[in-house]
Amino acid sequence: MRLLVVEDNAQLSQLLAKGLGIAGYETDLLATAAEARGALLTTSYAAVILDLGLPDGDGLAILRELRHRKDPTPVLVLTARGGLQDRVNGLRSGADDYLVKPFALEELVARLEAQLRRPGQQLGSSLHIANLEFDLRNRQASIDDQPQVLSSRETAVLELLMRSKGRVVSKKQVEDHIFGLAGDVASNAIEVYVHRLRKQLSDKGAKVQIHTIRGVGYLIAEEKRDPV
Amino acid sequence: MRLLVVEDNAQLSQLLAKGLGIAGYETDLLATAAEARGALLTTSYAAVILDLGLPDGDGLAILRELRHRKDPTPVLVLTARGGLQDRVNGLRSGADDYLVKPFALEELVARLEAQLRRPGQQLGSSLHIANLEFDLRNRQASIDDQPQVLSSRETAVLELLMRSKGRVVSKKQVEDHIFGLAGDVASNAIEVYVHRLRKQLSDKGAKVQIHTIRGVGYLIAEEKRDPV
DNA sequence: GCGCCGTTGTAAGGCTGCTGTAAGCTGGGC
DNA sequence: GCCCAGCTTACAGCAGCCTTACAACGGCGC
Repeated sequence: MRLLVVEDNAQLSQLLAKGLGIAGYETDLLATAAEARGALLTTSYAAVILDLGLPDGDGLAILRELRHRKDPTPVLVLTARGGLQDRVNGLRSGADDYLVKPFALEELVARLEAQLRRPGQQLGSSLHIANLEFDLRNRQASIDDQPQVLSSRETAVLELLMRSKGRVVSKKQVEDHIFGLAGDVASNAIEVYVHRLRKQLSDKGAKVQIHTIRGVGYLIAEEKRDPV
Repeated sequence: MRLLVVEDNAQLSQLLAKGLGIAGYETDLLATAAEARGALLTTSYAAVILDLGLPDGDGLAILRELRHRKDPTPVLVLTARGGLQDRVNGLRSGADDYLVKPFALEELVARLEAQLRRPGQQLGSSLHIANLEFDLRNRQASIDDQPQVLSSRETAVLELLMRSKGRVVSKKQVEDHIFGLAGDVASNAIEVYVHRLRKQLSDKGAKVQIHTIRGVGYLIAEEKRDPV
């Protein structure tokens, strides 16, 4: 899962990146409103952690723009503005949660995960398709209850596909999920990862198929043999 | 929108009911864990406001049961237990938000509405005919809850037919829907797409028929076998 | 420091399956 | 019977995807 952290205090953002990393998230760090705007227009994140006091503009404005274009990405506002009106204001502007500095990293992660589990997904548990299981908390795939060894890229692709069970995932989304802002891929990298993941899954006996929908993306589903 | 408030302090729950009423919500007030359990099993609420310190049991247990049976109803925990571990604990148990008493009614409403605006439970965004489902948001067809792989043209035709459920769709409309303004089709392309879609649907076991109304267009409907 | 090995990103070429077209077929209506 | 709308099948073109190979990189043991 890739998160965007918009925070101009370098020390704090480093701390956040580290803490979130331990919790199992990749993060893109940005320090200005302008950068954040650009990133949010071109990249899709699992969630955004947004500071309001940015050097070149108000974080709330970014949030409002995001919601104005119906972007449902969860946004957790993180700020020193702790007054009641500030909190109400932030929430009314479309924030999903509002946390006042100083805060405990543990609470941030807990609140973040409360947001990430939103689309009906269960608590930090695991997702199943046929005999394939993916443990969201430990980012660990198992087949027939046998834990599998996958490279980190393979795991990342599988995680996204599993979280998007029943939906098609575009190549762009995979790219964002894996590379985030560092998204300089001058090649068919995604295709290669999918290929490697498919090979792993079929070698290990997973009764699961990653379908290609040409020009659209990928879809993971239970393996169906045509019952001729 | 109907909310459930579980709170044993009568004065506070009256206050909540009043405040939420002004904000435009109906509320059911319950004061015990036992009552809450029953209500949550039989009634579906837009959201639940849950106190933890109940006379006959722990609110967190109710929350865990709710999540255990995959009930996605937003739950906002409202309690005097304000410690960090309490908050983290509550959120990890499946709460969507955690508010510590004393609190401002205004913030409660703002946080509540942040939860209610979640897109998570938009069930109205998919159309059903027999065992065929079409998710408008993701443009994804499913048969018996199994996501189906369709080409983008097939999906486009199905989308239009499903959106026009109960009405006849003319060939011209299909053409416009697929090609837009660039509508240069010097062939029977539409007929071919419909044919391919019919084949897909019947191969995959959809209990649905695309009827032809000569000289008019197409109509999708539940499959009716002639009871000979 | 050095070699080993798995992972990662790139590149090139082959292949698949979608697409639109056309041609022949079917069946209803007159 | 005849006509015409729609059905079915076949096929070539092509973009998108798959597959394979390879070199660079980094971690690890020694």
